[in-house]
Amino acid sequence: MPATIRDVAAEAGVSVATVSRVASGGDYPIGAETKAKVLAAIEKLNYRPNGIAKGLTQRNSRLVGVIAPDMSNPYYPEVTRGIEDVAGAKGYQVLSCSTDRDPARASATIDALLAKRVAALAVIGGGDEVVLPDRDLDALGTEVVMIGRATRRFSTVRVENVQAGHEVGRHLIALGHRRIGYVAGHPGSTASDERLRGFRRALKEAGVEHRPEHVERGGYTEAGGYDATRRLMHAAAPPSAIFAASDRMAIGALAALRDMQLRVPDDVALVGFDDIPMAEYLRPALTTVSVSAHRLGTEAMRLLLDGSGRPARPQHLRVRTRMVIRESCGARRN
Amino acid sequence: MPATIRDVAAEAGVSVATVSRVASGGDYPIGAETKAKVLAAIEKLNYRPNGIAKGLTQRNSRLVGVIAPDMSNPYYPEVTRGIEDVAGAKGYQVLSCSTDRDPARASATIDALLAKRVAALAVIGGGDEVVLPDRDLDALGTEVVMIGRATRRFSTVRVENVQAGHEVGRHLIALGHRRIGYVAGHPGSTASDERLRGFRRALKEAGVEHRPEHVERGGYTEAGGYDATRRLMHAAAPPSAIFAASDRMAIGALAALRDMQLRVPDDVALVGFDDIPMAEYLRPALTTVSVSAHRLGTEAMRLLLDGSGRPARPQHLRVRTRMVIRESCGARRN
DNA sequence: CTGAAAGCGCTTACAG
DNA sequence: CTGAAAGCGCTTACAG
Repeated sequence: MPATIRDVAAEAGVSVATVSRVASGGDYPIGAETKAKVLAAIEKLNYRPNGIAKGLTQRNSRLVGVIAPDMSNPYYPEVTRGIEDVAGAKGYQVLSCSTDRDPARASATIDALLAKRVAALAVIGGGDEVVLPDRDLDALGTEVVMIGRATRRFSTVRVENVQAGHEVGRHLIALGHRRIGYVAGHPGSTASDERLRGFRRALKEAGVEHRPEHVERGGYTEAGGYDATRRLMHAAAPPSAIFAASDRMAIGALAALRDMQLRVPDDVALVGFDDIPMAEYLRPALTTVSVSAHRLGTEAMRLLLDGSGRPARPQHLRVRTRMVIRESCGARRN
Repeated sequence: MPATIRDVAAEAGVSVATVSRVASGGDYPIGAETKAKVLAAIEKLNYRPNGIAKGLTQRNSRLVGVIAPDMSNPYYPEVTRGIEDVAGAKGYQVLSCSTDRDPARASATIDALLAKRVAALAVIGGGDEVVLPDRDLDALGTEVVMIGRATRRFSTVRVENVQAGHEVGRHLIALGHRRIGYVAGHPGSTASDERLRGFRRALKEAGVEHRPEHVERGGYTEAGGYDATRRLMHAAAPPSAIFAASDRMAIGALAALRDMQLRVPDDVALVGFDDIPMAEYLRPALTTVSVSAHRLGTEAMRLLLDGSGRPARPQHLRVRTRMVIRESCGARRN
């Protein structure tokens, strides 16, 4: 068992109050000699204050909870990494959990996190499996921020999806495309819906109608993107360009088009979303939309941990995206 | 502020001991009527026992710490996900941290984790930036497991890297290759070193010597794989096959070969490692070695949490790999 | 400058 | 079956 404050006090021949004061290192006045004795005892016993007990007395667990659909999908750990970076700098640590989009699991997780009295709680993802207890914020005992999901009740940090979708639409239209397929994400995904909305607005502005059969679900996986693309290309009037709501689905699309003997971008142009590290290393290199998942995390934590006390009202932030033109869209034909 | 046990006791008109007993739901005998009153009060006040306080009295934080180089590299979250799955099932939660391979950051993280009195600590990754305090295990106050790193002091869970490297070597040799380049990972990476060792053993057994200029560092990234491959192909006697220590580097290699007008597998055969989801969707589909990162995590946690008390001595587990033959190695030529 | 004491929110022998 | 009390390992007014 690790040494306790009492062990150190006994070793140094002082009271626990004194040990507490030197161990926590504030500017409380301590006699030089006393301090030396205590420090020596701390060193000797390798004393490390019990953070759990500290959290209890200070009524601050210094824990931030992160809840995401699935930490094995790279987007979520990257957001979490952003959270960790600012939380860590302020002496907080992150407790992260996956829900697998299962409401029962999500609710058990929320319970566990709330039981641990997390000082802040970040919910990542646009799904609706996570339901916070319907109590006023004060009774929850924690600050909440939603990343990528719309709500009035809590602060939110979101991607400029509509605008990004609009930009992709305009780009493809400018390249002469009129029939453009959309590979959507997970059912109920806010991000996918918003990207589609912006994309359609661009089409509408250009006076081109978007047919329902030009939208297929890909579920954010390579396999889903592959299948969706095949379905798209088997439509009565197959698209000349495809916009996939994620790079992973775009990779599936690339494979599907290759397998159908279709060249990218010559026969079909392709645009992804996320700008994952390997997007640049695909051949053709993938045109995509860059969004900093890490930044979503840092912004979210700043919202929660910056305030001295709870902010008067929920704040809502949007993080901008940047379209990255590479080869797969055909803009760089030469 | 959330309700405390005292609030519930007052509401129900019973002692806190009674509330504790019904709230924790054991089989301690409680009068039916009393129980009903307490349950009603819990419900009314939305009482949720404070897990921090509980941890303190029970001397078990029910927290497991996970420390990895960088949670934004997908391998680590996947291992962590495995840890989370078995930990969660036993009522534990995971506290995860990234070290960025920085010793100072690593040591601060260890301190913080130990201060939180994590019941178990998993260190992922073969780097050497993480140094546990040099005290006997008991003084550490936590169980430790290393994932992917060799040590006698703690339990370990590791991948059968040597054997996997050997298998890849044999496969490539059987396909007629004699000059095979190796794209190594991060400097000091045990995994990369072991894979190379097994690979070289296969070459040696076949009587072919492996030249030093046929090994290049790729640092586990696409960009590193790209550059390493270019260097490899500019050797005096360029290899006819390349074995990359990770799929991400293999993707970089694929791009480099394409950019050099070299066809895969016709001009150069390629094998990766990891079997990431998109390996199957590359064209040519990537031959690689499948290793379940998730499984590494579950095995590690089982080692820690299964035992009633500390195991007599550290245990050492190896997780098997499976070679997945696809197109990039040329075995499926037709 | 130092310490005794109360308290954070629980659990758990011990009595009754 | 129920409760008063001690204790988990700290912090922090309050006295001196």
